[in-house]
Order: sequence, then C-alpha cells, then structure tokens
Amino acid sequence: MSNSKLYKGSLNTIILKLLSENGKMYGYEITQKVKDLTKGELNITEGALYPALHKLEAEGLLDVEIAKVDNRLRKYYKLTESGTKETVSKLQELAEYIKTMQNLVNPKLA
Amino acid sequence: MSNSKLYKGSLNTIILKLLSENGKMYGYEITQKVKDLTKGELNITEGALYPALHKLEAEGLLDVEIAKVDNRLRKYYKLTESGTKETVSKLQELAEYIKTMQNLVNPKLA
DNA sequence: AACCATACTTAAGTATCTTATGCATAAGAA
DNA sequence: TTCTTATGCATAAGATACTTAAGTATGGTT
Repeated sequence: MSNSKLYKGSLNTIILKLLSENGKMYGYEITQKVKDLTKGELNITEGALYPALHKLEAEGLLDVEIAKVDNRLRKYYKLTESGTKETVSKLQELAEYIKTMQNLVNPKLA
Repeated sequence: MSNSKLYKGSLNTIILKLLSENGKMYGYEITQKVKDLTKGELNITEGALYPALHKLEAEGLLDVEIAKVDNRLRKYYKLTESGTKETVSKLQELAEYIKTMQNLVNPKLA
C-alpha cells in the first residue's frame, strides 16, 4: 500500500470515504483515484483492495452491481445505509487519531 | 493499543518521539505517559510495547540501562545516534501521512 | 488475605497488508 | 504481428504488528 507502515488500518476508511463522495466506484477505479489524489504517494495494491472490498460487502456496508463495459467486467460498489453510518464513524476516528497523534508528537500545542 | 485500528503502525513513532523529548524512559513509564498525554484515549498494551522496545534495541536505535529502584527492576531506554535520526524520519513520515489522509478525506482543500 | 499498582517477559492467536500468481480483454508499440 | 502495457478481477502464501492471555516478582492498600 505504501512504504510507510502508518497506512496500515486506514484502507477501509479510504474506500468508504471515496464511495461516499463518488456514489459508486469499481476496484480498479479506486486504485487510480487514490494514486491521482495523492500524486502517486499512495498506491493501493490489488491484493489489499479486493479482499477489503469483499469483506466490507460481507459486513453489509457495501452493495455490489456487476456491469460489462467494453466486454470487460466491472464490479461497482456503493455504500449501504449502514455503510454510510460507518463512514461517518470512521472519519471521526481518523480525525480523532490525527488529533491524538499531533498531541503526542507536538505537545507544545496541548 | 486502542479500539481504532489506525494506531497500528504508529507505536514505534510514539516511542521514539517520547524518548527524544524525555531523554530516557522505562517501559511502564511510557505506557503511563501515553495514557496521560492522550487523556486515556490511547492505552499501549505491554504485549505490544515490550517486544517493540526489544526490536528497536536490536536494530540499534535504542540503548538500555538497567536500574533497581525500590527493589524493583527498571530498564531505561534512550535514543542512540541512529535512533535520533530515525526519529526525525518517522516524524516526517507521520506528517506526510496526515497530509495525505487529509487530502483524501478533505479534498476541498486540495 | 485479597487486591491493585508497579515492572518486565513471552507465547498463541488475529488482522492487515505484501508479494506473487493466475485469468481475461483490449490497445498500442515494435 | 507479436510483445508489452493497461484494464479488471481473484486469491494463496508469507510477513508484520498487534491483541489477548498467562507468568514472574515486589510493595502498598483495604
């Protein structure tokens, strides 16, 4: 996913947030979007992404819709209702994490 | 370490930064300091901390000094020279990670 | 006497990710 | 026209970082 271990644990948050912004996306599209938005700093590997999508679906946070474009398969994912709630919660967790870490690392601001 | 998976991968950064601030610390002290600074939000478990300290020592980033206080053992850790360098690098990574994630999650600022 | 705080250790299990491989279609370069 | 690259998904094996849990030991509190 990246050379920095810090990204461990943030993949689900990224997926959920992107879906909440873009309505529906397919896996490959997500990898490209992330590469784009981060100017190449963050590259999500397929080996991480697809199992993550399957798990989120199994947990009922995502719905799938299969499409065929140019004779190629695409699996579009979108948030379910509970997926939308989870997105809010994950984003709060991220904000909280960032605040906590800045507090630890930059205690002069505390 | 915490209910949020986001902390996965940031333990080493936390240890190194605390040592760079406080000169030398022992394991138990680190857990208490983190609990303090984060008002209880982040609790580092012993099962995570002690192996991490041993590994950082094995990598040459930390030096150990054993002390006996009140008939109890303490192992004080402090940064080596290369540990100090690594701390700088880890803190840069953290800043970079935060920037990237805010970009992904808050793209209006991009 | 029982419990909690201090202090360190380590083993077993889990989760997340990397690395690698595989399948399949299409477009572009050599 | 053959080879590479891009598109698109899937999954198994291994690495890593953590959780959970148990163990050892001292000392203060109820």
